[in-house]
Amino acid sequence: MLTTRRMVQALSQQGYRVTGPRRALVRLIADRKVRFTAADLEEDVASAAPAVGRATVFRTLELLLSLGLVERVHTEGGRRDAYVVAEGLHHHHLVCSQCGVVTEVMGCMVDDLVSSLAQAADFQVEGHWMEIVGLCSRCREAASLE
Amino acid sequence: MLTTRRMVQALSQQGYRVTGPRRALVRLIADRKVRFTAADLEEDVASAAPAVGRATVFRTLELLLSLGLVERVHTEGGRRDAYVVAEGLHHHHLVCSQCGVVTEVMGCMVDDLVSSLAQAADFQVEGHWMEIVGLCSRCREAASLE
DNA sequence: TAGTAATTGATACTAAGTCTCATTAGGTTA
DNA sequence: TAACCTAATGAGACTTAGTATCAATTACTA
Repeated sequence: MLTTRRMVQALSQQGYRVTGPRRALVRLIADRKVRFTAADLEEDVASAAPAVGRATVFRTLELLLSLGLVERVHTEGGRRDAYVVAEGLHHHHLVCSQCGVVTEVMGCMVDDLVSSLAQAADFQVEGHWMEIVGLCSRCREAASLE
Repeated sequence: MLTTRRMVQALSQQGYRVTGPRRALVRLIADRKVRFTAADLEEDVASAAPAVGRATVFRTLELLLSLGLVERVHTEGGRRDAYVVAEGLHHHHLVCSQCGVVTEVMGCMVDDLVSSLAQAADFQVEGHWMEIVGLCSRCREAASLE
């Protein structure tokens, strides 16, 4: 549970209290390799830590987001918000439309592109979003066997 | 109103009826240079075409989205719940965080990058989007004068 | 170990969007 | 041009996702 520890440490280092509910939530979130929604998390909480209230689920998600420990992704037409555990600093995602698995992409090339596009349009970049949706190799194989 | 006509034509060519409410909505949407939310549109409808129901606003937005006549973009909070009129085929956006103005970027370089990233991860691309958020030159100037 | 301020759960509430269904009206055909 | 058929509509109930409030609790500090 490397990620759990990392997240708990980050909380404490930033001056946030490491409480029971936060521990429970971090444990449920950490090491997810697949995108998850707030609703997914609520469901897990209901069985694994039923004493934790709904509001706390949202509050904690918001907190982890603000600390950069999780990131939002947008899939399936953009309707629903999902989250993924953020591994490194800034990065981009390949999200499988079938199984939801998230693959990280190192940002360097993307960042270069972003700054050159912005420069051309005389734009001062504050941030950028990029997401690629498709089929991962496993789902592709599985589909071809049917 | 070039855009209005283009949108109405697209509806009709795809076999959708060109109704009063759809005309009214297209008129309110077309030629917006700034991103808008469903709520913005609802507000405009309330004053410009009060007979048009709320459900129709959402239905029409969904339809235009599916025809590729509008596209989703992000708002500040990180939710992807705003829209812009789609000018060309596929493209990417620079969105000003201050005034909401949207600048289009031709896709070629982005597309190349996407396919090379996907290839590296053995991913079969179904779609992608990219969005850059920042300050446009006008807002930057305005800010520096304060 | 006590003090205190952050955090919490419960719950009421709001915002955003969807669903249902009886009615209306666009486009087509005669 | 009228009549027909079915897509599209408005009203409003409903669902879902997230927020606000507030008294009670609890993690950290000294």
